[in-house]
Amino acid sequence: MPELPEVETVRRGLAPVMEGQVIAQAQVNRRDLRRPFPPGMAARLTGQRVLGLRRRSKYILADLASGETLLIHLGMSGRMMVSGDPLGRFVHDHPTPEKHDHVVLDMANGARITFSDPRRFGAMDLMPTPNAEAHPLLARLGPEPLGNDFNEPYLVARLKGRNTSIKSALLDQRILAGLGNIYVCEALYRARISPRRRAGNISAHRVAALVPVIRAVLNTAIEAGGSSLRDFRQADGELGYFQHSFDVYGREGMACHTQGCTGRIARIVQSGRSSFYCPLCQR
DNA sequence: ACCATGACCTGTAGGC
DNA sequence: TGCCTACAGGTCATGG
Repeated sequence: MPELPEVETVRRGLAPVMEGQVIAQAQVNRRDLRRPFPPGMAARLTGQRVLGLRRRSKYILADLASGETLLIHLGMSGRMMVSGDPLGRFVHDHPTPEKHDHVVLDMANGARITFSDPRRFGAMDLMPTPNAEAHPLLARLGPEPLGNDFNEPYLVARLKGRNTSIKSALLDQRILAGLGNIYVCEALYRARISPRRRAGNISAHRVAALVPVIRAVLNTAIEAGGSSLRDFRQADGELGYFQHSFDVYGREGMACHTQGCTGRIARIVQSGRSSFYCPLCQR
């Protein structure tokens, strides 16, 4: 499910009910997802004050007063749902627990955060806060697309000599951390670059032009509350609405949005994932 | 080092 | 209704 804009949307939804608040009770309903939960996770969360919620790539990091940081990844189908907020921002009563509700955090302020993930590709882990960036899941991530370390010279240098497609290269989290299938497709459309092009075979000025395009797509999607296709909900249960702004993703066979272009959006499979693009105006 | 592929899971939609 | 296949926002281990 969630790429950077969706994860950032969830983080922003959780912040008002979690930051500065105490986890009165943590309930962990199974010992693992794809990877095991850390030993004693419920006990290590219970009673802890949440100092702040950060995001790194598609990971949410909750810094705890104990000196540990809770790492959360939503995988493909993960959700963090808030219910029962006493301030009334979140209208829902606590929902009936469901089959795939794996972790429930009851905050001292009355809010409940339920982590559900049917496919179980998500993850949670705990590590000492000072070593958070060294966590195996974070250590090899590339720069944040919205940060200063991601810039034109960097991307040109990283793609130079690469024989793989630009689509695969932009999905590689070691090059750039946070894009997924939707936003790579959308960014390549806006940059008029075919997803089939070899990454190392695109002129430097076209690669450089991708940098502001990627930033713009992500920022616009964050402002829209992310994209809701099947599973994604904001933490308050609302839908994101960036899916209405897609130019190519999921639009196979439909007309290209570019003025004067008569093309229809095509779908091809690259490294096992669907790529959507206009064969006429993306080169 | 690089690159492609399968594996990990469940749910849903569509064809017959 | 039921069975089968394809497909889904992500990552990781494994091979060539």
